[in-house]
Amino acid sequence: MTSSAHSAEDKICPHNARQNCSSCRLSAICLPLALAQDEVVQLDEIVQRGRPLQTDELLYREGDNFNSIFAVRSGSVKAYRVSDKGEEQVTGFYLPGEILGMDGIGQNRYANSAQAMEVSAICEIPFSKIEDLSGRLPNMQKHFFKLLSQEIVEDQRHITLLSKHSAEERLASLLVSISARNARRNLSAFSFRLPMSRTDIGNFLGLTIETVSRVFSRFAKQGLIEINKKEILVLDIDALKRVASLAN
Amino acid sequence: MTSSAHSAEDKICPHNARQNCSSCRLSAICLPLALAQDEVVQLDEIVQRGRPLQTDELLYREGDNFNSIFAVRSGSVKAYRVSDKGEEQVTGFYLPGEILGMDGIGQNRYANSAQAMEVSAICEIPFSKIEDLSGRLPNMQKHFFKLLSQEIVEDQRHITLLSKHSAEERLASLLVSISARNARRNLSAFSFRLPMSRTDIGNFLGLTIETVSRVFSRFAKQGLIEINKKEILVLDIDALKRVASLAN
DNA sequence: CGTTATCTTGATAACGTTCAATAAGAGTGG
DNA sequence: CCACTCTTATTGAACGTTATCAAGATAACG
Repeated sequence: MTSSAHSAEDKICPHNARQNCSSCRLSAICLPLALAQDEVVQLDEIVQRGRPLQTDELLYREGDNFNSIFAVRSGSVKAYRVSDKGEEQVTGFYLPGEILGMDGIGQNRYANSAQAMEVSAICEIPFSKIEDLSGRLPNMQKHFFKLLSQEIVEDQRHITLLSKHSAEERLASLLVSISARNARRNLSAFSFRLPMSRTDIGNFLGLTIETVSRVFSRFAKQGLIEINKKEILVLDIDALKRVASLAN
Repeated sequence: MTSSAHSAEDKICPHNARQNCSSCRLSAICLPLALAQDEVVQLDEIVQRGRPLQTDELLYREGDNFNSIFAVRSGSVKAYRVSDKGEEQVTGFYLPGEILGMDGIGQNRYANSAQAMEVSAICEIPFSKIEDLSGRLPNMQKHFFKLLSQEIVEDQRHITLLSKHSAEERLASLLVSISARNARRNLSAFSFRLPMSRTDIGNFLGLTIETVSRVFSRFAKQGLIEINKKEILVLDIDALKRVASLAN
């Protein structure tokens, strides 16, 4: 088995397009708790489920016309933007149940490119439909306001991380985050495979690949984790959290 | 006159509570272009205009119950959050016409504290009223989705700035940003007063106060700007933009 | 007019980058 | 199946940008 991170979802169907929100095991993460049963059905009708994305395939490009937001059903996606300086900046990693593309609403163009880091199944939700639904269902409107707001808070957390925290704190913070997000999907919080490369991690954390590698080695030497390429075994989550200073 | 940045607004009324959105000269920035006249009136009815905030007075605290978002009518406000590490991070500066507090929607608590950097007049807009209005007026809903999304894009821009750009690039970028935001308010793009302290600038840009000071001096020596404490005279905006690498 | 805040400038040091070499896989073709 | 290349990751040494420490200078304020 190459990927422990998928086992739970894969039991049922890896990247199957035949799915609906009501039966999706990720709905607890993806959907508003406040949505009534019949509201979920209405949402379900507008969700499009295409063929899986292959590794490195682009879901959308920075500058593309914005039409839809996307939910990751399986696999994982990174978002990145290119500054005028030509520097690429990874702005987020999206795991199953998480939603991306909302940065496109403001300018009617995506502000990021989104790329699959492995074979991934994606739900596409046309935004015009969301606007319609939100106009009719207050719970739906509330949910999307909240989603957008939470992304703001996430990004501000990340600003703090980049601005005020050391390389060790940043990396520990990422590991704790991924661990927690795995736990939320009922996967192991202590044994998982990082879907992203060292380059992507460094880019996301504002570090070079060399620093990422060194800090990983240091963590391993200190007995906090065991590393085997992308496979991570967390030996001391509390220590990791301490290093992260619960650095949010 | 202590502040050139205020002259245009102050002609009419500095921090007057007797105002409405239809006549407010900032509405072009603050309000959706798409709003019809009668829709503006409806918005106007829910906007609360309190007494002005004094310098350093808090508009809200991180963790406070979220009820309203706020628009700056005059003066300026900074937002900052405290990480678990105890580090304070300035997440944004808000100038007249700009809206803050939207980070509170997601968790029903503000994720930042907001503090006036000078005497400031603020419009308070109860969020529940916005939700009501948005349910009835599609333009209003669209506007707030856009506002939230734009804040996300702004924050991601800032992430890139912190992650990939040098001290000079960061500071040039801030100066260019403030210059542009002044121009949008029909104030001078080349002569203005920075409402924030060096400490706040450094904190916002992920730099120490000493580095901020040094870079300012370097810019002055290079003939890009003239500095007199907080008063800035931009001598070569194109050079500044070049230094910023249009670093967004 | 003295006291406190804030800002500027200099000297030193640290953290992370850069440059460089090596290692370990993954994929390909003979 | 092994040799080959190409990519990705690891490790070391030297350097550089920015932080830290420290001292003055300037402005703000009672």
